[in-house]
Amino acid sequence: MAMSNRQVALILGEIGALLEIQGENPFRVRAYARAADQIDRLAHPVSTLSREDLEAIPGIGEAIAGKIQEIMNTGTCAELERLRTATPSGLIQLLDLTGVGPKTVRKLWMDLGVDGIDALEAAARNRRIRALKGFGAKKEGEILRAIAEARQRAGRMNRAEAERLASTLIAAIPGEAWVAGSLRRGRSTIGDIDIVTTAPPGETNLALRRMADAVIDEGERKISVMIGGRRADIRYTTPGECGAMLLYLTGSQAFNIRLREIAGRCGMRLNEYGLTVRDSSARLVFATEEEVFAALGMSPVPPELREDRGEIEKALEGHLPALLTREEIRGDLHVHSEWSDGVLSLREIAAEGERMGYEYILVTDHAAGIGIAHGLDAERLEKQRQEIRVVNRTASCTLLAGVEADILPDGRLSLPDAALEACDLVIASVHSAFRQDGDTMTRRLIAALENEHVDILGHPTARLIGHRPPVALDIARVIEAAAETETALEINASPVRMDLDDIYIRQAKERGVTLAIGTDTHHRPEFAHMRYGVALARRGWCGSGDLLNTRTADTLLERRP
DNA sequence: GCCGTTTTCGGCCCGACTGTTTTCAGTCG
Repeated sequence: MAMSNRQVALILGEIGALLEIQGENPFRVRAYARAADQIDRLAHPVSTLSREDLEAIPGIGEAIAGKIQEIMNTGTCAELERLRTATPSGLIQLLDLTGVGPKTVRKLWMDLGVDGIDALEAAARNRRIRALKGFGAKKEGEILRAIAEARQRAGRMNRAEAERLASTLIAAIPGEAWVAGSLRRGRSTIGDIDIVTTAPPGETNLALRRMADAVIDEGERKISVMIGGRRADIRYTTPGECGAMLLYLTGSQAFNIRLREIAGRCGMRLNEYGLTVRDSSARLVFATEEEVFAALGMSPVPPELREDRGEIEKALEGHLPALLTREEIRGDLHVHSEWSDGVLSLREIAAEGERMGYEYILVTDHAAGIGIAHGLDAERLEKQRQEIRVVNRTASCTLLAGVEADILPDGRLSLPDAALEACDLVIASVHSAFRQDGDTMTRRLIAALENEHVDILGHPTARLIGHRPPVALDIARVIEAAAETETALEINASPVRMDLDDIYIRQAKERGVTLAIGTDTHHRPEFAHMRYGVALARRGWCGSGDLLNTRTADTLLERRP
């Protein structure tokens, strides 16, 4: 079995971390971290790439391409084995401690023989760290706190959690404040909360200090706090300089680095306060991000695209794609009613669709099959269709009669073809046997795609953020099958699913596959999750033409033979 | 280690804050 991209990325990351602890050239360290990141986000299995393909990836050159091939062939590489012999492996996790970096780890290891987190804790408790040159009692306390924090650290937040936390913070800030960071970029999961504000620093620091569990650092220009086990960074700015600050704090980091390089090539220096002309030291400030982009000779890059995945080149050429907008969405393509495991009646769903400004909603209750409560068999599906016709007589938002059928472990569906054929549109999804090996799961999904009655593959990887990992899958083969069978792939907008991931959405779009946003609503407030799906589609570079949701109901129904 | 319409060698984004310092190194985003 070939190594997965994730496995190769982890090894490259380990080499980078060990080099860093060894005190290697920081740029060499960064090269490994960047290469690991690139491999991790490839849509194709790295095992299918030639030497040439590898070296064509930005940030991967001759040396690292060679190491990747060595890793693919042997499961490791000579450089890694050399580093592992020279460096205790327990040191790597010390790098994850807040306030502990490579220089600190190296000193603790060389001077105190610390080889892991337990040894570090013992050294701190025995007050041996404060004796080191350049260290003190405060640093020792900081390390103990960092160890405690790391042991109870939660994973990344889903978007709904992150939005709630951001709202709490913004409500406490005495002035105007805006969300930045990965939350603003529309990412599926959020590590920390970033906020830009024009509120007065002194007063705001006091307010945030009161509500925070701990203050990481605090000054006239920023405050960083821990709240509910999460980190929040707040940066202060003025209305006149807000553009550069919002740009900086929105990131991504890779995007910022590229932008600053571009400024450098124009003879300018870009920071979070504005642009400085190198020769004259003249300072330019910007009230909006658009003005910063204009000064750099670029089209404004939407936050969802700011990942250094080709958008910068497009913006310099003035050829950024027109991205999907919420206003272009005509309907929700995945909603459950009280007929299966939802709570809303069909009439309530139609009313909610009207309130959302939708032309239609695709009702997709679970089909009877594996143990989902109240799944519909062919007979109840027919009864539901009759009731949908009744509701549609008076509703301005049309209900489409769909179903969410299970893809059984062998790739067959949980409803007979005749029952599927009677539906307006059919979603097919995996709800069982999540642990099949990659090849079996891939063939299972492709079998479902090849069923002529299936219109949409629901939540393709079946992941639940924080609860269940994505199924093993050769996503490139699934995308290829979706293209060949002209089946849509779902963008599931539930904040715990966010499935597909943005890189695969983009891969699918580029292969000509249509995407379908569904909220997977079971309760009324979940209709609002559509915005997460739109953000995800935008992160996948989708325009209105790439989505089923932007088509009229009549056009959708034409998909049926 | 990567990379190049100013370079195949010499750069590699830029600034805030803290702790242990008498001017700065380390960490972080």
